[in-house]
Amino acid sequence: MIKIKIEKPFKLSDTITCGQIFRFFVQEDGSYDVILKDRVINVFMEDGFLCVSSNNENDLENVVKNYFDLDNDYSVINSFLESKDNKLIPAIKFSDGLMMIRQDPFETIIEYIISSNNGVPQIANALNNIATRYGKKVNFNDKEYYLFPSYKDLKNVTEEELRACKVGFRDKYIKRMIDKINDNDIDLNEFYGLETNEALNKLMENAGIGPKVASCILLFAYQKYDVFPIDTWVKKVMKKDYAIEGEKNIRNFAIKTYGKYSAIAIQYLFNYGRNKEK
DNA sequence: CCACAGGACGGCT
DNA sequence: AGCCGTCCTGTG
Repeated sequence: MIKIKIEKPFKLSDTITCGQIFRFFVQEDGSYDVILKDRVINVFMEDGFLCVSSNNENDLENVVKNYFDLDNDYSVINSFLESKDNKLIPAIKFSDGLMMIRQDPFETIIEYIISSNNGVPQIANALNNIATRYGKKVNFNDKEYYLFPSYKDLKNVTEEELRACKVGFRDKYIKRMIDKINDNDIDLNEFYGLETNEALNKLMENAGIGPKVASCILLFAYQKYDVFPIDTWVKKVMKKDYAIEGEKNIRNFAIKTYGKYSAIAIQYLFNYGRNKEK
């Protein structure tokens, strides 16, 4: 096990459970097993330290720091957002320490294609089905986990087999995406360098990827914070607290108000709305 | 058994 | 360009 001294605000629990990732498992002692691209980690906070163990301890501190975005200074982002919208301040204060997890691009694309018109438990179920059938098995603390398969691992998977994993009508979207990546019609690394609107448009050329899904992919896999993923929950909040309706109006408001950190504002609002009663 | 929740698509104005 | 029925699965 390694211990990482946490110097800045960091809410481990909220960061893991706020809806960014689907493949984590709460343990009886309250710690979390989280499945990363190439390993399984167990994490918990104790006396200001992030305590991490893994089946693969190679370069573990750097891997975990990168995954939870621990070297990013969110106080800069928070100050920026505070200066733009007074109404957001309670949500910012409440969510201080919520980090944007840096996820693997391929897994994120498949995750969020599956997320469309779907609920969180179903998404997790489908992802775990895919991993169990096509991913590499990892034994960790007397448990068996499966890493999420790469696009090469999934090269020969059929739509029928995907549907059997409970992805529903999204089977063909996923299959086409896997094929395009394997055929080099899509370069997953290209999106890091594209300007956000170009990247959104390029992602949305693919069947099954609309504005919400493309925004989530760019946020969670490519760290583009000037996106604004609008789901039904966001629509409700915007109507209730800001008297704004319609996706176009919401997007215009967000970009004008929150600018380059629009996506972080949404995450804070969502986390606040979901957890403040607890 | 039915109603509903959750984004993208495609066919219709 | 905007509206709306449809796609699949799980839950109440």
